[in-house]
Amino acid sequence: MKLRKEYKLQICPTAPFAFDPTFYKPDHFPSPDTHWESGIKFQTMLWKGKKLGLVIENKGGIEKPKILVRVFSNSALSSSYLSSLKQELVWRYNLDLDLSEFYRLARGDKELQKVIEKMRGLRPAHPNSLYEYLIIAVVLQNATVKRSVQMLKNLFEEFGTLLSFAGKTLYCFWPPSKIGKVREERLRELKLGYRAKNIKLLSERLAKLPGVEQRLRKRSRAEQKEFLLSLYGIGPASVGYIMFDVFHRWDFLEHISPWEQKIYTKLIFKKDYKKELVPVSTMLEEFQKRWGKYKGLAIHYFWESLWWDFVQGKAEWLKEEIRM
DNA sequence: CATCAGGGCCCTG
DNA sequence: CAGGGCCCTGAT
Repeated sequence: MKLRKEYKLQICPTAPFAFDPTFYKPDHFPSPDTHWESGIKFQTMLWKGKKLGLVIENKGGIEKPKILVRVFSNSALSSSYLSSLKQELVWRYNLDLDLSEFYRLARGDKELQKVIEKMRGLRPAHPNSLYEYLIIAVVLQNATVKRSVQMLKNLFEEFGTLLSFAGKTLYCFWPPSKIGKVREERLRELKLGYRAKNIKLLSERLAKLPGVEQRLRKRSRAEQKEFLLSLYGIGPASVGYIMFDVFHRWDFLEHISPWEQKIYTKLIFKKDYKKELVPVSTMLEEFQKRWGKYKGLAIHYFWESLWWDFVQGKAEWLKEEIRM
């Protein structure tokens, strides 16, 4: 589907703002609904039932941030629709985040301070909706990255829509209702294995709860967590990612999986993870003590810094731990 | 060829 | 609360 209508939005994020590390997370596996180049991000978005193509461009600097969003659609978009879209982008990419308190507290922590200097203006961000993130979380479970990429690709080819805009062609996510109606066997043909059941049940449940993401944003941390855990196929590991990325709980860090434990042993505790692993309980206590309500955010800074090193060839040791 | 574990989660005992 | 089973794939 070629998107011919074009609209423009301008957004001025809070300063300091770093475009590339906010719009490109090298640790998120490649997904055929987004494409990044330095200073420019292409993505699709299913927003209020309309399939959009977005081109997000950096038009400012770290201290004077400015973003231009070109919105492509095949139907006319009202100004109220566009302003709701703008609000949603500000939310998903945390463009109004005030980092000053976090940076101030970090002054007492040399290691964190170093990372912040390098990644200044970085903010957590995730392009997808809650439902879309749940799908991603399920294909991540108990699989290597390569297999996760394959499963998501199969889902897009079966249920997504190809959108062409601004010289790019990317898949757009489907609404939950589209899979809610499908038989589990059809999903199994997409090599999802036992995850087929989870994806079907998640889609059915979310299809029955329109607007649930917006409502949950206003709920407490405990209520959000409880809802997520009530979803079939969503457990502590997935909840950890979603509480941080989707609900922006910068303090949330309750679960560390074995591969993450290895990496933190080296990255934060400066120990050889092949000789000894720092216990998860020790890690959680230490993070709480050092960074308190910003512990998730602090880890995000360390983590993204490491991954940017990795994509620039400066952290080769990571390669054998991530099994791309 | 067979076997096994992988960026979990559910269910059972 | 520990442990088995689950789909599929690639590594050994």
